[in-house]
Amino acid sequence: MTPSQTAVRPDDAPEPTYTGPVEDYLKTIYELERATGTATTTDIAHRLAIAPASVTGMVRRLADQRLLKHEPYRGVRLTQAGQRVALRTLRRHRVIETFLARVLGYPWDAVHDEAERLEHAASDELVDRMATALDEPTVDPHGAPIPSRDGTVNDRRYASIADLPLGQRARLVCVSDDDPARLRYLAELGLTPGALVVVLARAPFEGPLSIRVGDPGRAADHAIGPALARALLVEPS
Amino acid sequence: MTPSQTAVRPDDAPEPTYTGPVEDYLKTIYELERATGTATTTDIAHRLAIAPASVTGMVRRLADQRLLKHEPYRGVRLTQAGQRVALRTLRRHRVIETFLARVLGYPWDAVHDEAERLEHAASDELVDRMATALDEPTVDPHGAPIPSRDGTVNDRRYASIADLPLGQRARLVCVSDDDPARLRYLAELGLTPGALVVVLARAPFEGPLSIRVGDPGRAADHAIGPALARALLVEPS
DNA sequence: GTGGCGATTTAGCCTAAACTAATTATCATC
DNA sequence: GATGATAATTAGTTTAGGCTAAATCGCCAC
Repeated sequence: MTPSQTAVRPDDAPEPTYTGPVEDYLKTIYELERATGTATTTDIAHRLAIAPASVTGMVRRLADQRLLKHEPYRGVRLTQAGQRVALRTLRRHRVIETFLARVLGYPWDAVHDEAERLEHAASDELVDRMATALDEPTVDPHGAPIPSRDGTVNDRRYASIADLPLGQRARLVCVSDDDPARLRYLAELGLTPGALVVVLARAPFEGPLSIRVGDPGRAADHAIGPALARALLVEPS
Repeated sequence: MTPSQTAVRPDDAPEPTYTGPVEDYLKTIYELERATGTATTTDIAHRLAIAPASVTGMVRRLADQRLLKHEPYRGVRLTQAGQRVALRTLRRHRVIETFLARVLGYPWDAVHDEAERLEHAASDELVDRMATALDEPTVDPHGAPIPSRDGTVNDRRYASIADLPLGQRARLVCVSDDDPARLRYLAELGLTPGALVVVLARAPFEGPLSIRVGDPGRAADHAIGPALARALLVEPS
């Protein structure tokens, strides 16, 4: 296990199964916690398109099951057990996405929704077989890291293209996967994981970025808005 | 459409989605109806491992949605709409089973349980992509016919090996898929769809059958009980 | 025809997970 | 330190789909 990994597997009890909603909550909380430190009721509600009051109710049930700690009016923190379930769900989701894209020819903007439903029905056995068939992939079609069978994940943090110094060459690592239309747009621009990008110019006051996409010789220039820019993670190269 | 097919597709409205339990009821009722003419409360309850009273409740809801007709104390009959949903679910189940076995190397005794969960989460799009990847299979790993995209199915009826005249050569067409242990046992005996079988002798009073399995030269003789025999469908050849 | 028994339905209850409306806590600002 | 604005929680309701216990139906045997 390299330093940039998080281990989440203390004991190995038979690991109960959880309902779809429970897995969705834990997955979402995990992602929010990773992005912003703690997950708040409203954030969770917003992500899951659910009323805040419903979130409070579910959070209480999850706390009863020791999957998270809840400090009323403050926020929520996954326990080890909760993280374990979240990572397992995330692994399922991302392995399934990768399988749909690579084996069944799904376009990358369609894999998310299908995986969102399948992840709650697929057994670990199935997901592991898919992973084997794919030669143990480490990232999904959007570049997000796939947790391993034993619950470790590459949690390295990348800068967004919005923060990249002018002229710095970088590789696109990861794009957010939740909006099909945005994904189609990104594909049109050649902005898929692995693409070479350079920021040519940045307009002041949260204006658009002018960027060059693609390997030398076949590069194209585009302007992208700041919101989109923040959703593109890069690694300088 | 050949004479031995049943069409079930009058109009083409957007076809709502149904919950897992609803699909399971309709699928089960379809199979019971096909096997015995009508489906009774207790039969349904037994197949789904649910209390009879719960079945009555669900049957009322399904009748409200015009998916079936219920004659109280008598039994239940699917409507066209109900059959359509049942056949779509059956198609999903069987395509998924076939995919798991052929693409992911699942043993044939394990595909049923996995498909049972996935069939409620998979979209028609996914199932159709699987079917395409498999070159439009017409039977699942147990030999059961796969309904086509447009809702037609080969509903030809086969005799069971229990009814085969002594000495009559036949091909095994279909085995029941619900008991993994039985499936493992059948595989050991070479009793998989397509196998050549002959009944050598039949003990009286519902006794065991003596059968020969396999192509000439590599055939083996076995004795099978009458209950098992009734679960093996054959086509004389 | 009447009894009885198994099959079926009714009645009433439970849980998970959602909702709305009303209440309460936190925090930034004055 | 008081005051709103915003966020969060409580209270009460809803729906789907289960359950048990009790009542009722259908039918076969006498």
